[in-house]
Amino acid sequence: MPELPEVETVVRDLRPELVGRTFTALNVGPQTLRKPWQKTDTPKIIGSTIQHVLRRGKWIGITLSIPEVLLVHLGMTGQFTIANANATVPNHTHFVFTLSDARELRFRDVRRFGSISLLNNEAALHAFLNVQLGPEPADLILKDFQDAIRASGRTVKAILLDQTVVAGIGNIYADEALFRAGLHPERRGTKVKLAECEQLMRAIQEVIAEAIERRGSTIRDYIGGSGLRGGFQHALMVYGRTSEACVRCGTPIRMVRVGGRSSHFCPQCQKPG
DNA sequence: CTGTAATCCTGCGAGC
DNA sequence: TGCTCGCAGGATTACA
Repeated sequence: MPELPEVETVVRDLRPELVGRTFTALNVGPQTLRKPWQKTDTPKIIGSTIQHVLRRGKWIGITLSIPEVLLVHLGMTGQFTIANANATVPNHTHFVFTLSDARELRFRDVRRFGSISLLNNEAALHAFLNVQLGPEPADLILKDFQDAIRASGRTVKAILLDQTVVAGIGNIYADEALFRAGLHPERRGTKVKLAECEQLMRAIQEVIAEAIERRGSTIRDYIGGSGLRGGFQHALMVYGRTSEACVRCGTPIRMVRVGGRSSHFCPQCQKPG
């Protein structure tokens, strides 16, 4: 999926186009997403005006002039874009929201791992997000992060993918952060030193910030809210670079499966410890 | 507490 | 050209 930097890019693209606009119509396709959309929700949102577009982790929240709130997840292949109403609607488009300026907000998702649902109110949104998610990378507190890592016997790779430890990291940025911190993906949390936790936290914060600056990584399907691709894929140092030379030492990058996910690392720069 | 595998889906590239 | 296989940015669940 789009991970934090990609979702942030979508939100930044959509926000100025959506805030203040009103939904004048909504068409929902027949195929279900991860969370089924209730038909009774459609008339609720028609006529409502968009107030805020926010991101938490990989989730998008859209608050409206009614109590209900839209909650969106892009899954693996979700695309959430603004388009002119006369532009061709691509296949796998499951939601088309018509806006008061005669443009459309479209949700396209080939693999249908994403979701759009309506929550009763903003309190329910924040309750949901706070249960599902740990802190944003930028808000990490070193002591808490160290405690979370070192209390777990899981691999650091699995810990980084755990959204309750830190929100928004996925497979790409987990691998990139571990490379920057010099940590082997299969290192156990209990075996990570305090100073290494600090390096890892900084690595996460840096790689996420840099990726946001470059509008995220377009590896396959990802596009921003304006339809533009990302550029950070060119700055990736290990992800998708199996067998290529490590940018730091020249050793071929290796790929192993950790916790069912492919993990890319430099066997020279990232020691198991 | 762990890890592993399966599940939800479609599409694409590699290899034969 | 066409087939099968494996793999893909996520998250959840069942089971060992």
